[in-house]
Amino acid sequence: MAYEPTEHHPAFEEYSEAIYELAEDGVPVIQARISERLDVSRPAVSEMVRRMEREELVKVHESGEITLTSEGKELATTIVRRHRLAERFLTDVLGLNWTDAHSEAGRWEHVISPTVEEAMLQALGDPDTCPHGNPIPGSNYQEPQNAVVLSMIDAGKSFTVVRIPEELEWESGQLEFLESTGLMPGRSGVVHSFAPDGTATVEVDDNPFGVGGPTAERIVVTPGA
Amino acid sequence: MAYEPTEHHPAFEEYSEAIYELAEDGVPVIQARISERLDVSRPAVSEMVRRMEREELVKVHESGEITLTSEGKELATTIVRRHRLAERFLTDVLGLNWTDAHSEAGRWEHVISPTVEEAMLQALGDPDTCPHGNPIPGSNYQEPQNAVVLSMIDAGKSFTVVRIPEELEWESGQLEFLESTGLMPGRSGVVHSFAPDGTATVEVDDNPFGVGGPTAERIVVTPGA
DNA sequence: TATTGATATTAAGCACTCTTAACATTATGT
DNA sequence: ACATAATGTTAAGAGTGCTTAATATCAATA
Repeated sequence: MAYEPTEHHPAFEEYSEAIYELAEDGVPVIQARISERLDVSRPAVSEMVRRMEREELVKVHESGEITLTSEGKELATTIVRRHRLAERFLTDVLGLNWTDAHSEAGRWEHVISPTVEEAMLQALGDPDTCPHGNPIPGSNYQEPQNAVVLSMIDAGKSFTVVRIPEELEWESGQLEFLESTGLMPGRSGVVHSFAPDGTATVEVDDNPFGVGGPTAERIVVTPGA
Repeated sequence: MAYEPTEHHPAFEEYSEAIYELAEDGVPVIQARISERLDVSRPAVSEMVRRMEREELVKVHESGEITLTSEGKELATTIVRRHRLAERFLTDVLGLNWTDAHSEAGRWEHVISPTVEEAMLQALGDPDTCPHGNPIPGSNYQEPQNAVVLSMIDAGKSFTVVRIPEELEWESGQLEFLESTGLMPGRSGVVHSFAPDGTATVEVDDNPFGVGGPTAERIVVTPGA
């Protein structure tokens, strides 16, 4: 065997990844959030967290807050890196759409070897982000200084999409919607207005459409076209 | 989810594949062979075969011979197709060597979706075989009429490699050896001699080397350069 | 203050896949 | 025909990761 099958269980990989991405999204990392993100029961999370603590992948603080140890962080960044690299590869090389690429990458992340990772990086020319704009750990990506969320853009002003946080990728139909409207990293649009409930009406490619409040509060953009 | 996670357990996939390939290699398909090929205990195979029979994936004959049902065959060909397609992709597109491609494909075969399969076929231009020359199920591959095993070639005569059966890919170091000597599908060589124990001395690319008897009895070639 | 809501844990159990040890059966060869 | 080898099965058990039901804890709020 050229590739030593991971010494960490697939479940450990999933949980580490979830913890990493919750933190990345600014969500408090507690068991209840992991339970929701992974769609498993709370007792299952409770048990896994205990095991991961025993294996020194995570540390549970008195507050209940969960953080990755250095070993856990290494595992997490490896999985996240493979996930985002795979997404990039699947869209750019194989022509998959966002939705298919996302779910496929969710499985690929667990089977990609260092050799393949290297080959993909090479083939893609060391990309900085996944197709949704999220940084590939290990790349030299720098978030623009003036990045804000879409809901912070004043009505009438233009914006340029920076990234769609992982949290949104999880919502069923969301990626399909965003891709179809063209609300993608690098693309620009204009905010027309905000409804009282926070819903934004934006225009991209001469196409106006509504973006729900919670969604608008998460999409990262820079002001200006 | 665009891709319905397989309704068959990974173990069923592994076992179906093993059964398919044993038959392809002309090895009698009995539990003991599966046990060896998958490197699991015989009781484990006994239990899995019982379960696969219950699920109507295989039929166990009075003789102990195991055959795939039509449903089992469909599962097996799907996995084998994905495995060989992945190998082709990994060598041709990502530049992996035979050994790495083989072990990587052993994991990829379980996570590739129909969408990606389609995209890979497209990218590769509907290949007929894996890098080792074995047919990709569903392609219109036809084994040459005059195909024989290497050990059937008379000393002094030339030959052209057709394929390296799956059975050999399993032997540790074998793929590395074959690739390094250039004993690959499409390449030609000359048989110098046979030792009493069946070991063949062949020459490929002006490089003479020995090929063990059992190996020579499995490599499929056609006579002539 | 008493209730509600969110959170975590314990307990019991299940599905899957594997192991070793022991035994039973079948084939083969001399 | 009998010993040996090969093959298959039973039994007991383990690890992983999940479930539901019930319980415990704690904070916020009516």
